[in-house]
Amino acid sequence: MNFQQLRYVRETVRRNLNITEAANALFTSQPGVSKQIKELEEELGVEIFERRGRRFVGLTEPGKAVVRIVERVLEEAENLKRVGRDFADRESGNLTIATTHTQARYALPRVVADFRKRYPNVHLALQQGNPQTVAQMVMRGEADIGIATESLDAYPELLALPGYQWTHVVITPLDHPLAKVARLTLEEIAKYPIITYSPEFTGRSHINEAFTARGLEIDVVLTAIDSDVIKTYVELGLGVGIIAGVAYDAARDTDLKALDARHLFRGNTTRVAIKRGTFLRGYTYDFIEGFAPQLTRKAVERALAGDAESYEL
Amino acid sequence: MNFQQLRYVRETVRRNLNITEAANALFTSQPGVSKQIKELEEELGVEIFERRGRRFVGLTEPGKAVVRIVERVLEEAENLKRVGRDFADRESGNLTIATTHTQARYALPRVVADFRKRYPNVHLALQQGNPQTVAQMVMRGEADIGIATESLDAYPELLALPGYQWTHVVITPLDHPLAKVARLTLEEIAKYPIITYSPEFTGRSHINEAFTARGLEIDVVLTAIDSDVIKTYVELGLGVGIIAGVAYDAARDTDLKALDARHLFRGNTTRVAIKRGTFLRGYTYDFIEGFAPQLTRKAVERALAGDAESYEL
DNA sequence: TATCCTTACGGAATTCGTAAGCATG
DNA sequence: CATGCTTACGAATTCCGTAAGGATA
Repeated sequence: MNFQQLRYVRETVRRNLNITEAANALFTSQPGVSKQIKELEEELGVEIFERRGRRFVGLTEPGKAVVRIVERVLEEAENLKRVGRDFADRESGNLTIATTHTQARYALPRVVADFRKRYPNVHLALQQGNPQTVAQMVMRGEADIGIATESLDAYPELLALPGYQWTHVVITPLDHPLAKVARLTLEEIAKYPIITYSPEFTGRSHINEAFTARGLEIDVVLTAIDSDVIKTYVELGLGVGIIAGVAYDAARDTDLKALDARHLFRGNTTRVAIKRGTFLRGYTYDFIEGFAPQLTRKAVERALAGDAESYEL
Repeated sequence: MNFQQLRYVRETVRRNLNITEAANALFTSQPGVSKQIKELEEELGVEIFERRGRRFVGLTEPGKAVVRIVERVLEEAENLKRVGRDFADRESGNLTIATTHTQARYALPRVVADFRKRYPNVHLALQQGNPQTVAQMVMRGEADIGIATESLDAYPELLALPGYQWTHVVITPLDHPLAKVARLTLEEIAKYPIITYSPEFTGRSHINEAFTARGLEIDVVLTAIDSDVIKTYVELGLGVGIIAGVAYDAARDTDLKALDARHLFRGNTTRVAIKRGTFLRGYTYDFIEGFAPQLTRKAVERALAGDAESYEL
């Protein structure tokens, strides 16, 4: 058994059981992959792939178990290399952050700027997506950390640490009747067409909850994944907007008024997700702490160790 | 990077950083080990071992991280082989159970007998030890499962599932004054010398708790790890015994009287421990279920998946 | 001086790519 | 007949053991 064999198996599974594609992806010859897989099967004493004639059509029962473990072995092997890179050169490498629009646009710029100053030789990549995509990118190892408000804590493979709390604000054009109400209520808001986030995004669930809990029907005329789009349409008078508080900037959004809605909607927690069992590079801890000061290296490590072993030699 | 290198590193650590011993243990040449370790260090770009001249004197900082991950990789690799063996031949193999005297003597015989009938070709091994040893044997992979009443749930690396509940009984010679008391109390018991388990064993902690909670001093004249020893000395009139209910057998212990003490001491839970992340062979699940019927394969797998991934292909 | 790691070197084993073969849709 | 896995074989690489060298306690 060797790592090459395991890599071949993993890649073949990822490429829909097509050995030829796997071989191409790994820049090697197809017969080599075929042979190595066969040898692994012989060594383990089980067939991993179900064959119809000479074609792979699925995984056998033991194959499923094997593949699951193979993934883990290769992950740990990847961790080993990361340890090496981390200690060999703490100042350079890659850091990929999967996040949503709102975070990338409003919460992260300051953090990223500080990080760049501290680690000019780390190549930063921001990957945008909806919260589910963010979670998947982290789980697949395509991103080192994920930052989003929804759904990150729904996966046992991920550790989702609370980063910061925020509430929604209601935004209106300057002369809107809602802007003159003494104390904002859900009933008042429900009278107007509403523009807000797409269902899977940025605390949208808490918005719906609040209205339905009061038995109020709302008329959502437009949804976007993007606070800027929402603001644009509110400025045009299409309705009142409900967006994340962080996304309103009094200095720049001079055509809009923001109404405090803290008492109307449940607070939201934006979380940082990392994949359990992954070795994090030193600068990754620093990035996380830059984003949420209470998430120090110690704190993150303690959370990670929650279910892992923590022995010293 | 290959498995051989990782094995060499692990063995060297286990043999107190002595490459020569590691080479002997793995039936290979010492220069081979030396070279492979060096090559791994080069590939990872860090020194794993701290050297004074040509001698290994410790692990470097990165070395500690590396060793921890190496252990995990090799464990998973071992799991892969187990999968193979399990599917290739579900009826034979090894099963090592680490447990305490009381369990081995009173709770397990029936389970073991049934198991032997069902799996005549599985080689069973019972390893006896105190609860801490039991836990360690499971953690080190020297035993597949551990069964004990104390301390198994103190290790995050282990999953400790509740097997069965039991309470203590007080045993006395037939003509002992305590045997005539209408309703047994702690105060009554405390009047006599007591013979019971060693501190680290079989629910002993609950015994002490009960007396000290009442402010009672007890005179423990003799402790043993072994219910049979305790019974012997009680028969000799050295004192009253406090043992696990399961350890009293009315049919055989005709010289002793057992007094219900359910209302005096906290109940105890005997647990089955398995190491997280280990692949369990089919018959291991069957053994566990034989021991505690509620711990079906499904139930155990669900508990194991509690923090691991559980995806299907 | 005994222990223990490193270096050097040659033979053995493994890996890998090319070319050809064969089964499926 | 195009796609895709297997078999065969030779070249290149890697692995591993023996022998010798050097450093520490």
